[in-house]
Amino acid sequence: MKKLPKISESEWLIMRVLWSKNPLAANEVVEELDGQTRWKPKTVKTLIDRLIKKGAVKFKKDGRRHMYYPAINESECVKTETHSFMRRVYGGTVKPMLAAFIEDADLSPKEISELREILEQKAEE
Amino acid sequence: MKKLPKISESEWLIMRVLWSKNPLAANEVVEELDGQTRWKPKTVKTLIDRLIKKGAVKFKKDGRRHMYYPAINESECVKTETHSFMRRVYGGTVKPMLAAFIEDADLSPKEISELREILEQKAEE
DNA sequence: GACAGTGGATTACAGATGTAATATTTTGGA
DNA sequence: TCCAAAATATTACATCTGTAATCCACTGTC
Repeated sequence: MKKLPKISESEWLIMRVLWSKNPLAANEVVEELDGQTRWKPKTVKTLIDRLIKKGAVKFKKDGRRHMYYPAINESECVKTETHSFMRRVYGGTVKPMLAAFIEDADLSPKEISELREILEQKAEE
Repeated sequence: MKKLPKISESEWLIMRVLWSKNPLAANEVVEELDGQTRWKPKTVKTLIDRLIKKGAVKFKKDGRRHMYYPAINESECVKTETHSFMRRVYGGTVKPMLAAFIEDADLSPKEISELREILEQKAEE
């Protein structure tokens, strides 16, 4: 399993765009981010460049344009980041964390009942 | 509600020590961290100083020693950090994440039933 | 009273991050 | 063919972070 680079807060936004849709040209990434941030296009480009340097993003050429795509796996990144977050903030104790998540999350009634079902399943194991 | 300062990864360790036990002298913080990190005492001191500068920690004097204690509320910090984490990594789509987590987490039966209670509470709101 | 140890205050320094601006290259169009 | 527009590449720069080391003041000890 290859080692995942460390993705900064801002870079996460870029990665999420590319995971959801790729390959994209730089200006397309900018468009996808519209509304989410107030970054100038140059800023987005810098972030993409850094992600390339870190090995998190690759590109192939399409004429003059670079088409960017993720080079690392989303769920692995999410998992790693979640783990590190849990250790940092909760010291590894899972339940209080889930409790806080549930408290904080703006869950619809439907989602709540779905989660309850998942827990029921768990309880039966 | 006052604005919470941004706590870095290393600083979180210090805060967790101080939340769990305070006030503590610098060398006591070092002792509490024993085994968790390999930081030199000077490093710990620097981190404490930064937290003071950020307004996250205060101290009172006890003779020539400074006794440090948290100046910000633990659960608020945890909540804020959790929220920012969720937005960053999951983009705010919480339910899939919670589901994956519950699946993945190694929960005891007791924890499971506690979580179910939390969800029941939520459902009633 | 001079000195070693203990704590606090100040300084260090490289790499990561946020946030771009400027410079250069390429290319389709007038 | 020469230029404006579009992309990419290079440079900028203040903060924040991680990780300490050095300097200074006070105190109990010989």
